[in-house]
Amino acid sequence: MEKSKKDQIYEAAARLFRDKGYQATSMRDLAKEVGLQASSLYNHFPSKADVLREICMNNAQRFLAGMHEVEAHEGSASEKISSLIRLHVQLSIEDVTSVTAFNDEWRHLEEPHLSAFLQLRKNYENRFQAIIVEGIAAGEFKPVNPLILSYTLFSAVRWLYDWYQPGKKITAKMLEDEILGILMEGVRK
Amino acid sequence: MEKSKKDQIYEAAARLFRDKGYQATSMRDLAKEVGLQASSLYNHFPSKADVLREICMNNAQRFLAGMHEVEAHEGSASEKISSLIRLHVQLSIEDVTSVTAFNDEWRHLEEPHLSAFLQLRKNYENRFQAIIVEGIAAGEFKPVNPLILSYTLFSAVRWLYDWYQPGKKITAKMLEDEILGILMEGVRK
DNA sequence: CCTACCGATCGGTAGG
DNA sequence: CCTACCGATCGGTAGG
Repeated sequence: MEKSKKDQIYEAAARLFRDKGYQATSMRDLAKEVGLQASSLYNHFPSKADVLREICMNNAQRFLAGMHEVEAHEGSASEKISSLIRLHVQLSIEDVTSVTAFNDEWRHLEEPHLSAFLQLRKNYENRFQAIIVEGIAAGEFKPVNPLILSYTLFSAVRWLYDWYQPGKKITAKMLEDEILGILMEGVRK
Repeated sequence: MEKSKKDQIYEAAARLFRDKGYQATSMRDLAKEVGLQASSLYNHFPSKADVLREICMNNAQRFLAGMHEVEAHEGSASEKISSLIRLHVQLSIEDVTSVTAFNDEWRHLEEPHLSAFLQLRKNYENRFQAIIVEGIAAGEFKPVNPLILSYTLFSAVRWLYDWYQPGKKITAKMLEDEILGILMEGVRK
């Protein structure tokens, strides 16, 4: 099954947005990447803003789907948080679109899409923080500030997207385990 | 002592670059911010690229100066790493230019300045990682991968710049202590 | 420091 | 899906 031209554009856009940023990526850059003229892109997407919007909204849904799955499983709060950190690591190194959406380029969304995106994101954060609160109440976690902890965990994996080289010596599994160890157990011996 | 017009431009640029990104900030935006015409900016900076370059280079030097101070003090590796994490937190919440430089906008530097910046950054990272190696050898830290740990620590504070509201209930000191606790001792009770 | 203006490039459209 | 083209905006310059 071939990838549709629309999918090719979508993926090339995510790559360019990650590497150069949304504003620095022109429709002519994007067209060249997929072997079209700039004007032909408009047969697949109504506007440049729409390409970004699709990437951001799809990925907000992906994170929320991951959250839904974690919530559905029985497990302690620390098992749930561990699964979510693994989710963030995996998406960061496997899927370039997730990074575009979650990190920086969502800033360039226009209203009303910006508000819609932020609402999905807020929902994800709230559910993440609820698990932290649950873990503290159960005596699994130290009594940290749930807001600070959640943002620290989200950011802690933000360097992966421009550092991790797939197929290198470090496997995704090793990376997940190492990062999980640092965040859950700390650095001090 | 008044701030010079050049300093005003420099600071307004850092704020705009952080909020909208380098590419999305026009010289006309920047001019309006400081009450000038766009063409008048060129009496203070030779180009838009030069404004970014000054911000990035100054801040690379600031991080290296912080590193130098930490290295000069006697202390265990974990004291040094703690001081450096505090440095990152402080710069993130106190100085908008540091964020522009360290996080994302340095990507828009042009050669040969991009290479020069990356070299300073690499030097900082190497010295940071050397302290981690020293801490592991001394039995202070768990035997983690120094590269992974260093990047995890750098990123862990990257959310602060668009979240922290000075004068809010949470003081800078509380924030530093909380983040240090999470990273050094871990979350699990 | 301003007015006036430049060539280049942008996102996007018309028409086929 | 292409050619041809649009108005707007960009970084930057000339001249005073």
